[in-house]
Amino acid sequence: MSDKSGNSRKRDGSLKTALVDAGVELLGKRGADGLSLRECAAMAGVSHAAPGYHFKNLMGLSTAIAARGYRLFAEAMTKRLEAAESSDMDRLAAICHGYMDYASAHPDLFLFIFSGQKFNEEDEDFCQHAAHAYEILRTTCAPMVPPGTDREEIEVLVWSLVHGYAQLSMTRKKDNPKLDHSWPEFDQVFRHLERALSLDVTRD
Amino acid sequence: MSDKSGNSRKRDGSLKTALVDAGVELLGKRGADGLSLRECAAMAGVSHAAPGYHFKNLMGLSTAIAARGYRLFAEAMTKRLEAAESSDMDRLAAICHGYMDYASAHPDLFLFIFSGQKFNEEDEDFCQHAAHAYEILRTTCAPMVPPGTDREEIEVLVWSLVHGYAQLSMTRKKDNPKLDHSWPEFDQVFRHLERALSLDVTRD
DNA sequence: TCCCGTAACTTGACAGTGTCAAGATAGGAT
DNA sequence: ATCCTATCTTGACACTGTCAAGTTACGGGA
Repeated sequence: MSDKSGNSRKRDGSLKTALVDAGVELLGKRGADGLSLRECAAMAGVSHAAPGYHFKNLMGLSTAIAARGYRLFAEAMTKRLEAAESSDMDRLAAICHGYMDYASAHPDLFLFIFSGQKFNEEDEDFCQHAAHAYEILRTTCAPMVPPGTDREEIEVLVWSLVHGYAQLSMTRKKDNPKLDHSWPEFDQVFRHLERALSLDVTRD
Repeated sequence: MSDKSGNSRKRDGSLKTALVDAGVELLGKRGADGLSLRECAAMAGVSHAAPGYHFKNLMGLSTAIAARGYRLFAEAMTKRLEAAESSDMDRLAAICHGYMDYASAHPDLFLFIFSGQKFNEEDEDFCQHAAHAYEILRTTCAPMVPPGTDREEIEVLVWSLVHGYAQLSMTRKKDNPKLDHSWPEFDQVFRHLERALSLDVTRD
Protein backbone atom coordinates (compact mmCIF):
# COMPACT_ATOMS: atom_id res chain seq x y z
CA MET A 1 0.00 0.00 0.00
CA SER A 2 1.41 3.34 -1.12
CA ASP A 3 4.88 1.87 -1.62
CA LYS A 4 7.86 3.90 -2.68
CA SER A 5 7.99 2.10 -6.06
CA GLY A 6 11.68 2.58 -6.70
CA ASN A 7 14.40 4.74 -5.28
CA SER A 8 15.01 6.77 -8.41
CA ARG A 9 14.29 10.48 -8.53
CA LYS A 10 11.43 11.43 -10.74
CA ARG A 11 11.72 14.30 -13.11
CA ASP A 12 8.06 13.98 -14.20
CA GLY A 13 6.41 15.13 -11.00
CA SER A 14 5.08 11.69 -10.16
CA LEU A 15 6.01 12.12 -6.52
CA LYS A 16 3.72 15.10 -6.44
CA THR A 17 0.73 12.95 -7.35
CA ALA A 18 1.94 10.17 -5.06
CA LEU A 19 1.93 12.65 -2.19
CA VAL A 20 -1.59 13.77 -3.06
CA ASP A 21 -2.61 10.11 -3.15
CA ALA A 22 -1.16 9.65 0.30
CA GLY A 23 -2.89 12.81 1.46
CA VAL A 24 -6.28 11.59 0.27
CA GLU A 25 -5.69 8.24 1.91
CA LEU A 26 -4.69 9.95 5.12
CA LEU A 27 -7.74 12.17 4.94
CA GLY A 28 -9.96 9.11 4.94
CA LYS A 29 -8.03 7.50 7.76
CA ARG A 30 -7.39 10.31 10.22
CA GLY A 31 -9.98 12.90 9.21
CA ALA A 32 -9.65 16.39 7.82
CA ASP A 33 -7.36 17.69 10.55
CA GLY A 34 -5.14 14.61 10.52
CA LEU A 35 -3.24 15.72 7.45
CA SER A 36 0.52 15.66 7.96
CA LEU A 37 3.33 16.48 5.57
CA ARG A 38 5.63 14.09 7.36
CA GLU A 39 3.21 11.18 7.32
CA CYS A 40 2.44 11.72 3.64
CA ALA A 41 6.16 11.70 3.02
CA ALA A 42 6.52 8.43 4.92
CA MET A 43 3.63 6.89 2.95
CA ALA A 44 5.30 7.87 -0.32
CA GLY A 45 8.62 6.53 0.92
CA VAL A 46 10.52 9.81 0.87
CA SER A 47 12.16 11.93 3.52
CA HIS A 48 10.17 14.15 5.82
CA ALA A 49 11.02 17.38 4.01
CA ALA A 50 10.38 16.15 0.48
CA PRO A 51 6.80 17.47 0.35
CA GLY A 52 8.09 20.90 1.24
CA TYR A 53 9.95 20.97 -2.04
CA HIS A 54 6.95 20.30 -4.28
CA PHE A 55 4.34 22.07 -2.17
CA LYS A 56 5.78 25.03 -0.38
CA ASN A 57 3.95 24.30 2.86
CA LEU A 58 1.05 22.38 4.33
CA MET A 59 -1.46 24.69 2.67
CA GLY A 60 0.17 23.84 -0.65
CA LEU A 61 -0.54 20.15 -0.14
CA SER A 62 -4.04 20.89 1.12
CA THR A 63 -4.69 22.97 -1.98
CA ALA A 64 -3.50 20.18 -4.25
CA ILE A 65 -5.77 17.72 -2.45
CA ALA A 66 -8.69 20.16 -2.72
CA ALA A 67 -7.97 20.55 -6.43
CA ARG A 68 -8.35 16.81 -6.88
CA GLY A 69 -11.49 16.97 -4.77
CA TYR A 70 -13.03 19.52 -7.09
CA ARG A 71 -11.97 17.48 -10.11
CA LEU A 72 -13.75 14.38 -8.82
CA PHE A 73 -16.65 16.60 -7.88
CA ALA A 74 -17.02 17.88 -11.43
CA GLU A 75 -16.56 14.37 -12.82
CA ALA A 76 -19.35 13.00 -10.66
CA MET A 77 -21.76 15.63 -11.97
CA THR A 78 -20.64 15.15 -15.56
CA LYS A 79 -21.14 11.41 -15.32
CA ARG A 80 -24.76 11.77 -14.23
CA LEU A 81 -25.27 14.51 -16.78
CA GLU A 82 -24.16 12.28 -19.65
CA ALA A 83 -26.47 9.50 -18.52
CA ALA A 84 -29.52 11.79 -18.54
CA GLU A 85 -29.96 13.60 -21.80
CA SER A 86 -33.63 14.38 -21.69
CA SER A 87 -35.38 17.42 -20.26
CA ASP A 88 -33.80 20.44 -18.62
CA MET A 89 -35.31 19.50 -15.29
CA ASP A 90 -33.91 16.00 -15.57
CA ARG A 91 -30.50 17.48 -16.23
CA LEU A 92 -30.83 19.63 -13.15
CA ALA A 93 -31.79 16.59 -11.10
CA ALA A 94 -28.83 14.78 -12.64
CA ILE A 95 -26.20 17.20 -11.37
CA CYS A 96 -27.86 17.14 -7.97
CA HIS A 97 -27.55 13.38 -7.94
CA GLY A 98 -23.97 13.75 -9.09
CA TYR A 99 -23.47 16.05 -6.16
CA MET A 100 -24.83 13.41 -3.80
CA ASP A 101 -22.85 10.65 -5.51
CA TYR A 102 -19.70 12.57 -4.86
CA ALA A 103 -20.56 13.31 -1.25
CA SER A 104 -21.24 9.67 -0.48
CA ALA A 105 -18.38 8.24 -2.55
CA HIS A 106 -15.74 10.62 -1.18
CA PRO A 107 -17.11 11.92 2.11
CA ASP A 108 -13.75 12.98 3.46
CA LEU A 109 -12.86 14.85 0.30
CA PHE A 110 -16.28 16.48 0.23
CA LEU A 111 -16.08 17.62 3.83
CA PHE A 112 -12.51 18.74 3.26
CA ILE A 113 -13.13 21.07 0.35
CA PHE A 114 -16.10 22.65 2.13
CA SER A 115 -14.59 22.66 5.61
CA GLY A 116 -13.76 26.35 5.54
CA GLN A 117 -10.06 25.48 5.60
CA LYS A 118 -7.97 28.03 3.79
CA PHE A 119 -6.51 27.04 0.44
CA ASN A 120 -4.08 28.81 -1.83
CA GLU A 121 -6.34 30.85 -4.09
CA GLU A 122 -3.40 31.62 -6.37
CA ASP A 123 -3.01 27.98 -7.35
CA GLU A 124 -3.98 27.44 -10.98
CA ASP A 125 -5.14 23.85 -10.72
CA PHE A 126 -7.29 24.59 -7.73
CA CYS A 127 -8.98 27.60 -9.30
CA GLN A 128 -9.49 25.85 -12.60
CA HIS A 129 -11.16 22.77 -11.16
CA ALA A 130 -13.26 24.76 -8.72
CA ALA A 131 -14.42 27.08 -11.46
CA HIS A 132 -15.22 24.14 -13.72
CA ALA A 133 -17.41 22.54 -11.08
CA TYR A 134 -19.38 25.73 -10.70
CA GLU A 135 -19.58 26.15 -14.46
CA ILE A 136 -21.40 22.84 -14.72
CA LEU A 137 -23.95 24.02 -12.21
CA ARG A 138 -24.33 27.34 -13.96
CA THR A 139 -24.96 25.95 -17.44
CA THR A 140 -27.37 23.34 -16.13
CA CYS A 141 -29.32 25.95 -14.21
CA ALA A 142 -29.48 28.34 -17.13
CA PRO A 143 -32.63 26.90 -18.76
CA MET A 144 -34.46 27.06 -15.44
CA VAL A 145 -34.00 30.79 -15.01
CA PRO A 146 -37.34 32.50 -15.66
CA PRO A 147 -37.19 35.72 -17.68
CA GLY A 148 -36.86 38.78 -15.53
CA THR A 149 -34.94 37.19 -12.68
CA ASP A 150 -31.17 37.08 -12.18
CA ARG A 151 -29.61 33.77 -13.00
CA GLU A 152 -27.54 33.96 -9.81
CA GLU A 153 -30.77 33.74 -7.86
CA ILE A 154 -31.62 30.34 -9.31
CA GLU A 155 -28.04 29.12 -9.18
CA VAL A 156 -27.75 29.97 -5.52
CA LEU A 157 -31.17 28.52 -4.80
CA VAL A 158 -30.25 25.17 -6.32
CA TRP A 159 -26.71 25.14 -5.04
CA SER A 160 -27.71 26.08 -1.51
CA LEU A 161 -30.31 23.37 -1.30
CA VAL A 162 -28.21 20.53 -2.63
CA HIS A 163 -25.09 21.64 -0.82
CA GLY A 164 -26.91 22.14 2.44
CA TYR A 165 -28.57 18.75 2.15
CA ALA A 166 -25.30 17.01 1.37
CA GLN A 167 -23.44 18.77 4.15
CA LEU A 168 -26.11 18.05 6.71
CA SER A 169 -26.35 14.44 5.59
CA MET A 170 -22.62 13.99 6.08
CA THR A 171 -22.38 15.59 9.50
CA ARG A 172 -25.62 14.07 10.75
CA LYS A 173 -24.02 10.71 11.35
CA LYS A 174 -21.72 12.11 13.97
CA ASP A 175 -24.51 13.75 15.90
CA ASN A 176 -25.88 12.81 19.24
CA PRO A 177 -28.34 9.92 19.11
CA LYS A 178 -30.68 12.02 21.24
CA LEU A 179 -31.24 14.40 18.33
CA ASP A 180 -31.37 11.63 15.78
CA HIS A 181 -34.44 11.36 13.58
CA SER A 182 -35.47 9.81 10.33
CA TRP A 183 -33.81 11.42 7.37
CA PRO A 184 -35.67 11.99 4.10
CA GLU A 185 -34.18 11.02 0.77
CA PHE A 186 -32.89 13.81 -1.40
CA ASP A 187 -35.50 13.23 -4.09
CA GLN A 188 -38.26 13.91 -1.59
CA VAL A 189 -36.69 17.22 -0.68
CA PHE A 190 -35.86 18.02 -4.27
CA ARG A 191 -39.40 17.73 -5.55
CA HIS A 192 -40.36 20.85 -3.61
CA LEU A 193 -37.67 22.79 -5.44
CA GLU A 194 -38.72 21.15 -8.68
CA ARG A 195 -42.27 22.34 -8.27
CA ALA A 196 -41.18 25.86 -7.41
CA LEU A 197 -39.02 26.02 -10.51
CA SER A 198 -41.65 24.49 -12.77
CA LEU A 199 -44.02 27.19 -11.65
CA ASP A 200 -41.43 29.80 -12.48
CA VAL A 201 -40.80 28.80 -16.07
CA THR A 202 -44.45 28.31 -16.97
CA ARG A 203 -45.49 31.73 -15.73
CA ASP A 204 -44.24 34.41 -18.13
CA MET B 1 -7.24 41.82 26.97
CA SER B 2 -7.95 38.38 28.41
CA ASP B 3 -5.91 39.09 31.52
CA LYS B 4 -5.32 36.57 34.24
CA SER B 5 -7.44 38.57 36.67
CA GLY B 6 -5.76 37.34 39.81
CA ASN B 7 -3.47 34.49 40.73
CA SER B 8 -5.92 32.67 42.96
CA ARG B 9 -7.25 29.29 42.08
CA LYS B 10 -10.90 29.27 41.21
CA ARG B 11 -13.21 26.69 42.59
CA ASP B 12 -16.15 27.92 40.55
CA GLY B 13 -14.97 26.87 37.12
CA SER B 14 -14.37 30.41 35.94
CA LEU B 15 -11.10 29.42 34.29
CA LYS B 16 -13.07 27.03 32.17
CA THR B 17 -15.12 29.87 30.70
CA ALA B 18 -12.03 32.08 30.47
CA LEU B 19 -10.37 29.41 28.37
CA VAL B 20 -13.41 29.17 26.12
CA ASP B 21 -13.36 32.96 25.78
CA ALA B 22 -9.72 32.76 24.74
CA GLY B 23 -10.56 29.95 22.33
CA VAL B 24 -13.28 31.97 20.64
CA GLU B 25 -10.96 34.94 20.39
CA LEU B 26 -8.25 32.76 18.94
CA LEU B 27 -10.72 31.28 16.50
CA GLY B 28 -11.42 34.71 15.09
CA LYS B 29 -7.75 35.59 14.96
CA ARG B 30 -6.08 32.49 13.59
CA GLY B 31 -8.95 30.64 11.96
CA ALA B 32 -10.58 27.33 12.73
CA ASP B 33 -7.39 25.27 12.63
CA GLY B 34 -5.39 27.81 14.66
CA LEU B 35 -6.79 26.62 17.95
CA SER B 36 -4.11 25.81 20.49
CA LEU B 37 -4.40 24.64 24.06
CA ARG B 38 -1.13 26.28 24.95
CA GLU B 39 -2.03 29.62 23.45
CA CYS B 40 -5.42 29.63 25.14
CA ALA B 41 -3.62 28.90 28.39
CA ALA B 42 -1.26 31.82 27.81
CA MET B 43 -4.18 34.12 27.01
CA ALA B 44 -5.88 33.14 30.25
CA GLY B 45 -2.64 33.59 32.16
CA VAL B 46 -2.21 30.00 33.29
CA SER B 47 0.35 27.33 32.63
CA HIS B 48 0.42 25.37 29.40
CA ALA B 49 -1.12 22.23 30.84
CA ALA B 50 -3.95 23.90 32.73
CA PRO B 51 -6.50 23.44 29.92
CA GLY B 52 -5.77 19.72 29.96
CA TYR B 53 -7.18 19.54 33.46
CA HIS B 54 -10.58 21.07 32.67
CA PHE B 55 -10.91 19.72 29.14
CA LYS B 56 -9.30 16.34 28.78
CA ASN B 57 -7.76 17.14 25.43
CA LEU B 58 -8.00 19.52 22.49
CA MET B 59 -11.27 17.97 21.38
CA GLY B 60 -12.63 18.79 24.82
CA LEU B 61 -11.90 22.45 24.36
CA SER B 62 -13.24 22.37 20.81
CA THR B 63 -16.43 20.80 22.06
CA ALA B 64 -16.87 23.47 24.71
CA ILE B 65 -16.36 26.18 22.10
CA ALA B 66 -18.83 24.47 19.78
CA ALA B 67 -21.33 24.28 22.64
CA ARG B 68 -21.11 28.03 23.05
CA GLY B 69 -21.44 28.35 19.28
CA TYR B 70 -24.70 26.43 19.32
CA ARG B 71 -25.94 28.47 22.25
CA LEU B 72 -25.38 31.76 20.41
CA PHE B 73 -26.90 30.13 17.36
CA ALA B 74 -30.11 29.30 19.19
CA GLU B 75 -30.16 32.73 20.79
CA ALA B 76 -29.92 34.46 17.42
CA MET B 77 -32.93 32.55 16.14
CA THR B 78 -34.90 33.10 19.32
CA LYS B 79 -34.25 36.84 19.18
CA ARG B 80 -35.68 37.13 15.69
CA LEU B 81 -38.53 34.83 16.62
CA GLU B 82 -39.60 37.03 19.52
CA ALA B 83 -39.55 40.13 17.34
CA ALA B 84 -41.90 38.55 14.77
CA GLU B 85 -45.04 37.15 16.31
CA SER B 86 -47.34 37.17 13.34
CA SER B 87 -47.98 34.44 10.79
CA ASP B 88 -46.37 31.02 10.65
CA MET B 89 -44.55 31.93 7.47
CA ASP B 90 -43.18 35.08 9.07
CA ARG B 91 -41.92 32.98 11.96
CA LEU B 92 -40.19 30.65 9.54
CA ALA B 93 -38.58 33.61 7.81
CA ALA B 94 -37.58 34.91 11.24
CA ILE B 95 -35.52 31.90 12.20
CA CYS B 96 -33.91 31.96 8.77
CA HIS B 97 -32.91 35.55 9.36
CA GLY B 98 -31.68 34.57 12.81
CA TYR B 99 -29.61 31.92 11.09
CA MET B 100 -28.09 34.54 8.82
CA ASP B 101 -27.63 36.98 11.70
CA TYR B 102 -25.61 34.39 13.51
CA ALA B 103 -23.51 33.51 10.49
CA SER B 104 -22.56 37.12 9.85
CA ALA B 105 -22.11 38.10 13.51
CA HIS B 106 -19.96 35.09 14.40
CA PRO B 107 -18.54 33.80 11.12
CA ASP B 108 -15.68 31.91 12.73
CA LEU B 109 -17.96 30.22 15.24
CA PHE B 110 -20.44 29.38 12.49
CA LEU B 111 -17.81 27.87 10.24
CA PHE B 112 -16.31 26.08 13.21
CA ILE B 113 -19.40 24.22 14.35
CA PHE B 114 -20.16 23.13 10.79
CA SER B 115 -16.59 22.49 9.73
CA GLY B 116 -16.88 18.72 9.99
CA GLN B 117 -14.44 18.77 12.88
CA LYS B 118 -15.10 16.02 15.37
CA PHE B 119 -16.56 17.02 18.71
CA ASN B 120 -17.19 14.98 21.82
CA GLU B 121 -20.71 13.69 21.30
CA GLU B 122 -20.85 12.54 24.90
CA ASP B 123 -20.56 16.08 26.23
CA GLU B 124 -23.82 17.15 27.86
CA ASP B 125 -23.57 20.88 27.21
CA PHE B 126 -22.76 20.35 23.57
CA CYS B 127 -25.62 17.94 22.97
CA GLN B 128 -28.09 20.07 24.87
CA HIS B 129 -27.35 23.28 23.00
CA ALA B 130 -27.18 21.56 19.63
CA ALA B 131 -30.49 19.81 20.26
CA HIS B 132 -32.08 23.06 21.38
CA ALA B 133 -31.07 24.82 18.19
CA TYR B 134 -32.64 22.10 16.14
CA GLU B 135 -35.71 22.09 18.32
CA ILE B 136 -36.34 25.73 17.43
CA LEU B 137 -36.21 24.87 13.76
CA ARG B 138 -38.48 21.91 14.25
CA THR B 139 -41.22 23.71 16.12
CA THR B 140 -41.16 26.62 13.70
CA CYS B 141 -41.40 24.31 10.73
CA ALA B 142 -44.23 22.29 12.23
CA PRO B 143 -47.09 24.51 10.97
CA MET B 144 -45.70 24.40 7.45
CA VAL B 145 -45.86 20.64 7.17
CA PRO B 146 -48.75 19.73 4.85
CA PRO B 147 -50.88 16.78 5.95
CA GLY B 148 -49.66 13.50 4.52
CA THR B 149 -46.00 14.35 4.35
CA ASP B 150 -43.31 13.64 6.94
CA ARG B 151 -42.29 16.65 8.96
CA GLU B 152 -38.63 15.72 8.50
CA GLU B 153 -39.06 16.41 4.82
CA ILE B 154 -39.97 20.05 5.42
CA GLU B 155 -37.43 20.48 8.20
CA VAL B 156 -34.63 19.22 6.02
CA LEU B 157 -35.84 21.28 3.08
CA VAL B 158 -35.75 24.50 5.07
CA TRP B 159 -32.63 23.67 6.98
CA SER B 160 -30.73 22.59 3.89
CA LEU B 161 -31.58 25.76 2.01
CA VAL B 162 -30.74 28.21 4.76
CA HIS B 163 -27.69 26.30 5.89
CA GLY B 164 -26.40 25.89 2.36
CA TYR B 165 -26.92 29.55 1.62
CA ALA B 166 -25.16 30.64 4.79
CA GLN B 167 -22.27 28.27 4.27
CA LEU B 168 -21.78 29.27 0.67
CA SER B 169 -22.03 32.93 1.55
CA MET B 170 -19.31 32.55 4.13
CA THR B 171 -16.87 30.58 1.98
CA ARG B 172 -17.57 32.62 -1.14
CA LYS B 173 -15.40 35.49 -0.02
CA LYS B 174 -12.31 33.36 -0.10
CA ASP B 175 -12.91 32.15 -3.64
CA ASN B 176 -11.02 33.04 -6.72
CA PRO B 177 -12.03 36.40 -8.20
CA LYS B 178 -12.32 34.68 -11.56
CA LEU B 179 -15.34 32.73 -10.34
CA ASP B 180 -16.77 35.69 -8.49
CA HIS B 181 -20.24 36.87 -9.41
CA SER B 182 -23.03 38.90 -7.95
CA TRP B 183 -24.60 37.24 -4.98
CA PRO B 184 -28.36 37.39 -4.39
CA GLU B 185 -29.79 38.36 -1.02
CA PHE B 186 -31.26 35.58 1.07
CA ASP B 187 -34.78 36.97 0.82
CA GLN B 188 -34.69 36.64 -2.94
CA VAL B 189 -33.72 33.00 -2.65
CA PHE B 190 -36.12 32.40 0.19
CA ARG B 191 -39.20 33.54 -1.68
CA HIS B 192 -38.95 30.50 -3.95
CA LEU B 193 -39.12 28.24 -0.93
CA GLU B 194 -41.90 30.36 0.48
CA ARG B 195 -44.01 29.92 -2.61
CA ALA B 196 -43.41 26.17 -2.68
CA LEU B 197 -44.48 25.86 0.94
CA SER B 198 -47.50 28.12 0.51
CA LEU B 199 -48.64 25.89 -2.30
CA ASP B 200 -48.27 22.89 -0.04
CA VAL B 201 -50.42 24.10 2.82
CA THR B 202 -53.20 25.43 0.63
CA ARG B 203 -53.63 22.20 -1.32
CA ASP B 204 -55.34 19.59 0.88
C1' DT C 1 31.73 8.44 -23.18
C1' DC C 2 32.58 11.74 -19.83
C1' DC C 3 31.15 15.54 -17.32
C1' DC C 4 28.75 18.83 -15.19
C1' DG C 5 24.82 21.69 -14.00
C1' DT C 6 20.73 21.63 -11.88
C1' DA C 7 16.38 19.54 -10.43
C1' DA C 8 15.07 16.53 -6.86
C1' DC C 9 15.64 15.12 -2.94
C1' DT C 10 18.08 14.25 2.23
C1' DT C 11 19.83 15.61 6.61
C1' DG C 12 19.72 18.32 10.45
C1' DA C 13 18.01 21.72 13.29
C1' DC C 14 14.55 24.71 15.67
C1' DA C 15 10.30 26.29 17.50
C1' DG C 16 5.89 24.99 18.39
C1' DT C 17 2.23 21.57 19.47
C1' DG C 18 -0.78 17.88 22.44
C1' DT C 19 -0.58 14.85 26.19
C1' DC C 20 0.75 12.57 30.22
C1' DA C 21 2.93 11.94 34.96
C1' DA C 22 4.35 13.82 39.00
C1' DG C 23 4.86 17.53 42.06
C1' DA C 24 3.19 21.83 44.42
C1' DT C 25 -0.36 24.79 46.56
C1' DA C 26 -4.27 27.13 47.94
C1' DG C 27 -8.74 27.24 50.17
C1' DG C 28 -12.54 25.20 52.35
C1' DA C 29 -13.92 21.75 55.85
C1' DT C 30 -13.11 19.85 60.33
C1' DA D 1 -4.33 24.77 63.31
C1' DT D 2 -4.43 20.84 60.34
C1' DC D 3 -5.62 18.15 56.66
C1' DC D 4 -7.66 16.98 52.17
C1' DT D 5 -8.53 17.52 47.73
C1' DA D 6 -9.56 20.27 43.65
C1' DT D 7 -6.79 23.03 41.01
C1' DC D 8 -3.03 24.21 38.87
C1' DT D 9 2.51 23.88 37.63
C1' DT D 10 6.64 21.76 36.05
C1' DG D 11 8.91 18.78 33.26
C1' DA D 12 9.27 15.55 29.80
C1' DC D 13 8.31 13.12 25.33
C1' DA D 14 6.90 12.43 20.75
C1' DC D 15 5.12 14.67 17.19
C1' DT D 16 4.41 18.56 13.90
C1' DG D 17 5.76 22.38 10.04
C1' DT D 18 9.44 24.92 8.12
C1' DC D 19 13.79 26.44 6.83
C1' DA D 20 18.95 26.07 5.53
C1' DA D 21 22.44 23.51 3.88
C1' DG D 22 24.25 19.44 2.04
C1' DT D 23 23.94 15.44 -1.34
C1' DT D 24 22.71 12.76 -5.25
C1' DA D 25 21.18 11.32 -9.63
C1' DC D 26 19.41 12.40 -14.15
C1' DG D 27 19.79 14.61 -18.78
C1' DG D 28 21.92 17.20 -22.06
C1' DG D 29 26.02 18.97 -24.14
C1' DA D 30 31.34 18.10 -25.10
